[in-house]
Amino acid sequence: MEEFAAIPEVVILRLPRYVRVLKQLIQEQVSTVSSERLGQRLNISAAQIRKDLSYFGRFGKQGQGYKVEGLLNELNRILGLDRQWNVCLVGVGRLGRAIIGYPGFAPEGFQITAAFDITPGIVGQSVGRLQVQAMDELARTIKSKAVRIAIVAVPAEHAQDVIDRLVECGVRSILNYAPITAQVPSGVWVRNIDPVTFLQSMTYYLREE
Amino acid sequence: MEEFAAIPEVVILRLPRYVRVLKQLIQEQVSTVSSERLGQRLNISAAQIRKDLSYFGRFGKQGQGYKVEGLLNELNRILGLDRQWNVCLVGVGRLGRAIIGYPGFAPEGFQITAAFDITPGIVGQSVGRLQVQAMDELARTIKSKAVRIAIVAVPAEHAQDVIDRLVECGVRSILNYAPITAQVPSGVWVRNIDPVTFLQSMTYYLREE
DNA sequence: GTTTGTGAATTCCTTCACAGCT
DNA sequence: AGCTGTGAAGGAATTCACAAAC
Repeated sequence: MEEFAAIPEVVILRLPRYVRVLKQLIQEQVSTVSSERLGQRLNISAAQIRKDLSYFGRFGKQGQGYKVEGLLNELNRILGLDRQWNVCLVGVGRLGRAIIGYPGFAPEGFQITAAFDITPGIVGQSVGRLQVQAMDELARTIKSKAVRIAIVAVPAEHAQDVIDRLVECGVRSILNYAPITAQVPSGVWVRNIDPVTFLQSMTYYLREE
Repeated sequence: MEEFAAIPEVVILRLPRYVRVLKQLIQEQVSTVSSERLGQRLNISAAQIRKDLSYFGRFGKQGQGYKVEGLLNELNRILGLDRQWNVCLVGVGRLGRAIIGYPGFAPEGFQITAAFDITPGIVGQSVGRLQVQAMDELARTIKSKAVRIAIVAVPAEHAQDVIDRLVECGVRSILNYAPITAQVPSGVWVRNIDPVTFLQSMTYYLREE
């Protein structure tokens, strides 16, 4: 266990995938798993998985592998998934509504607790169990609900401004659906969800057929 | 220009981002750009951009940089974006409907031309300008519309089966919204869109606060 | 003076391979 | 015998740095 070296971001990005498979294995009543079998499910080499886990501790037993539930608990703890996270959403257009309606966040501990929009016609509307708030309530709500994570679903031209405001209000992690590369200060993390660039990169391999 | 070495996938994944910024620059009436300025917009080093582009040719001029429009055309050609792509969607639930309604695909040349579902109550419905088709029409439609790209928006438990069928029907690129690691034969590309794992990786950095 | 294109150097990531534990 | 954890090796990606072109 290397306590002091920074852990590569690629490693952190893989951990949630381990979490997901471990949950599947629990469903399947599997109580023990080897790095080999875990890797097969994820198309990741066994050595890679062992190396990744070794950044955080020694969770396996030679000759047996890993206890599924034990490893899951460790990973949940490491990733900070052993608690609830309040998330706010900015942008309640078509996409924002789909995000509010998406049932996949809550079971993983991410509760969308506030939604904001700039459009007068949208502010005040009820969407799901949320009432859309005006942007000038951003700071107060983020503080009162201890929000550290935001989802941005506004048009590209407003995304950087919105992100600036979120960062000012203390948000540290942003899931950005707008097709821009946001500029944020260090200490703030942004992940982009961008189906179009994914499609655009895959066409490279289809080019000549 | 290295004609024979395989081009790293990370490079291919960056090219669409260059395309996006170049389009922005055209909007802003900028006709010439240096790797330095391009990099600032994308948080990518100038050297990286030059190296990436050098895999494909020599598009710049020393002392001046790159012609925005010229470089954009080259990248569009390289990525196969100088044409229309027919895309099919499988899974017309809440998420699938949001995807059909998403206005970002068509302007980039991706036309959703067919939608499929397994649920009797959904098959036959009109969604947007599409009529939802039954799964047994998959093969015929994919052939007749020359579909090479599919979007999968079915529940996790059906995703692998759906992907298997798509691959059988000749689909080579899959944008997968289901939270699974799909197993596909070589020659088929899958990209996953997974907001939850993104959130789960960001909480690592928020853990102790 | 400015900026590209690119080998060389460096850094980062993955895989190897095996000692050591079960 | 089976599998982990990990240094060492190998491979990949990024950055450096500069000659050449404008």
